[in-house]
Amino acid sequence: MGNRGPTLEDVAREAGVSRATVSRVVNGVRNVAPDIQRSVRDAIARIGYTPNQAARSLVTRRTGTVALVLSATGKAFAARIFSDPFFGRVVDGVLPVLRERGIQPVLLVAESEQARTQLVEYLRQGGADGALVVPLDQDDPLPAMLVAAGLPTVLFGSPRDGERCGFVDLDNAAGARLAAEHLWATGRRRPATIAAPVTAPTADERLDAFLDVFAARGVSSVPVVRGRFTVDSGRRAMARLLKDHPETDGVFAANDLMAQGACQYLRERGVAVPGTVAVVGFDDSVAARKARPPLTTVRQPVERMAAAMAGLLVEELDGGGSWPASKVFEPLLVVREST
Amino acid sequence: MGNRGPTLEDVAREAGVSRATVSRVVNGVRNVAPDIQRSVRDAIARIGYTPNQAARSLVTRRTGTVALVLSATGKAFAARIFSDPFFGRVVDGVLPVLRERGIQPVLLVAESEQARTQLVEYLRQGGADGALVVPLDQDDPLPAMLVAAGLPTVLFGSPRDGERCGFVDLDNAAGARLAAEHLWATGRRRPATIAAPVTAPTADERLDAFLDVFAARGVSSVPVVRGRFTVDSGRRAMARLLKDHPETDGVFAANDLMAQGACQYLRERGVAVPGTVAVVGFDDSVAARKARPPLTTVRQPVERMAAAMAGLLVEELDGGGSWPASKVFEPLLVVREST
DNA sequence: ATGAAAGCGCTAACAC
DNA sequence: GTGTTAGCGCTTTCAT
Repeated sequence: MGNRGPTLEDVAREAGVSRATVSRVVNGVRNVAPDIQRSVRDAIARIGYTPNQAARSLVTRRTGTVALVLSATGKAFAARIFSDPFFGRVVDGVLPVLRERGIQPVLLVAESEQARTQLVEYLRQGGADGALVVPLDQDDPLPAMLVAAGLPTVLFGSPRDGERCGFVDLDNAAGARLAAEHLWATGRRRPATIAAPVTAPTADERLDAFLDVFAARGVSSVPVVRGRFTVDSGRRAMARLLKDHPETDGVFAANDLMAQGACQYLRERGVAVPGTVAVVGFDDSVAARKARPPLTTVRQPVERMAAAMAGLLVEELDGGGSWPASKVFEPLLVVREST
Repeated sequence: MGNRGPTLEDVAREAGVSRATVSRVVNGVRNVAPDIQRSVRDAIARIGYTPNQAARSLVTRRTGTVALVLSATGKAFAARIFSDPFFGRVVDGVLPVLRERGIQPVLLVAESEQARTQLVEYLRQGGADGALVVPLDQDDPLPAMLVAAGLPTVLFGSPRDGERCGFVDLDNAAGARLAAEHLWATGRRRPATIAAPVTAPTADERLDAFLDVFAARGVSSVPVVRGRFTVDSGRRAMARLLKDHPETDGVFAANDLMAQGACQYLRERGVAVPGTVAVVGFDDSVAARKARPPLTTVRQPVERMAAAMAGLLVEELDGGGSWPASKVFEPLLVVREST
């Protein structure tokens, strides 16, 4: 748009100094006499000057912006993201870290192949200084694309082999073990699990670790039903489980939403929770506390992980230490009333 | 970062033409001989050229970007947004319209006073060509700030007097009337309503219209409890209502989430829905269909409204017709099993 | 401590 | 059709 605002030049003329001096004041560089600083600031206020970011980026090769990218391959994409508290927690964790440093956070969504290409192009062209990526699918090509484009990138979840980018992750196997051992310790011998979709980044880790614990104790056949991380899919999974394996006495769900759905279904069918069937969730999101009964769950410190993710990227952008950097968090079992 | 990639100049040299010609090819301008076009494209591919957006914006005064802004004043901001299907629907509606035109959609969240200022500054400096704003609070200062900054802006919901910007809106009063008349027509004479937070943009419209319908039919005292647009607040509101006004036989909630909460609570207390109490929601989000029982609700075509919002902005950016433009949508009653 | 001047990479007149 | 050239608004040496 012909948004022809006042320029540095205008300010300089108004204040009776050179462009360079105005630039120094605007960028808070020292070596400017206090009185000149004042008169420049006055001039800026008077004529309502705002620096032009494009001109600035052109020379600094910086945008002062970081992208938080949500990427998935399914459909009704946004509707999916905007009904899972998980992503809100990520955003809540990232924002303060970026704000504090005066970095503008922009959320980008990559809901299709086309969108992904467009997005990488946008970022390559200087849309942001770096990217924080939350991949919803294990085989998401976006991280690799970003790395190939030379963009500093940090992932939520471990990168696949060869992807040279930073990441934060949870020890998912340890989390699943926590759940399994708790069920065992509270006497459950007929466990079942509502697993993540096969495509989810964390799916195998959580499932395998859960099965291992029981296998090691002689329980080798554990029913597995896949859910889709939604309350509804949790209900349906539980229905299947109850029908095919009525002897089940403990259920581990790969997230709280599905655990909540399982509880709902059980209670509606008159099955006592935790009396007859114990339920363990994963994440410790708000859903866990609001569920009936409040869920025993494996806590994933999503906000802290997200903050760390942003921290790693910022460090890298500041030309910090070793790269790629990463950080793995430990889960914690939170026992409430569903077990 | 020192992302010193190849420039137009490099491509020009490689292809043995001038910068201008390369520019023409890149921007799809006619008047370039086919064979030259080919050799330029080859050169681009060969050396992996990407146009520098900053340099481009500097001269065109365009970014090829539109911001979708979610603005609110509360806390646990993102957690709130990312658990209400409403915002996902807005995003789903906006994305295709923008993508189709090659415009990069960026989501911006304004969760605090500081964030709002930072955001306006960012946009003024050329962060995006225009803004689509979804205000969560009636007295949100952001729209006015954006307009004042001279940024083409379209709102979801009507602007307050004097805000010179485009908007889309639903005829909220008509929606509430639909609900009220339906309750009346199905014999409910002791209605109550779970209203939106006083701060919500749509709060008064929906509430007043609902009360008016019953007042006109001689029912002048209708209990009102405020919710917060969440399932949980719906439960709590229903609890209050049931305690203070056990004679209630019909409830109108200002969104589906609260209606869902109301249903949950009623059924847990052994109150039949719709047998004893009828419940009407608002929005017709996924929550309405998934609720038990499936909700009768007032349909708000959020995706279509969002698409229209994007359309209005794009038109304005293309230097289209009259400005500010706007579009108001009509609600529709969807009768399911809760009434 | 301040100013002059050289670009950053691109588009858009304007010539040819 | 294609090339030449003049900026877009800013930062950043380099002088002074």
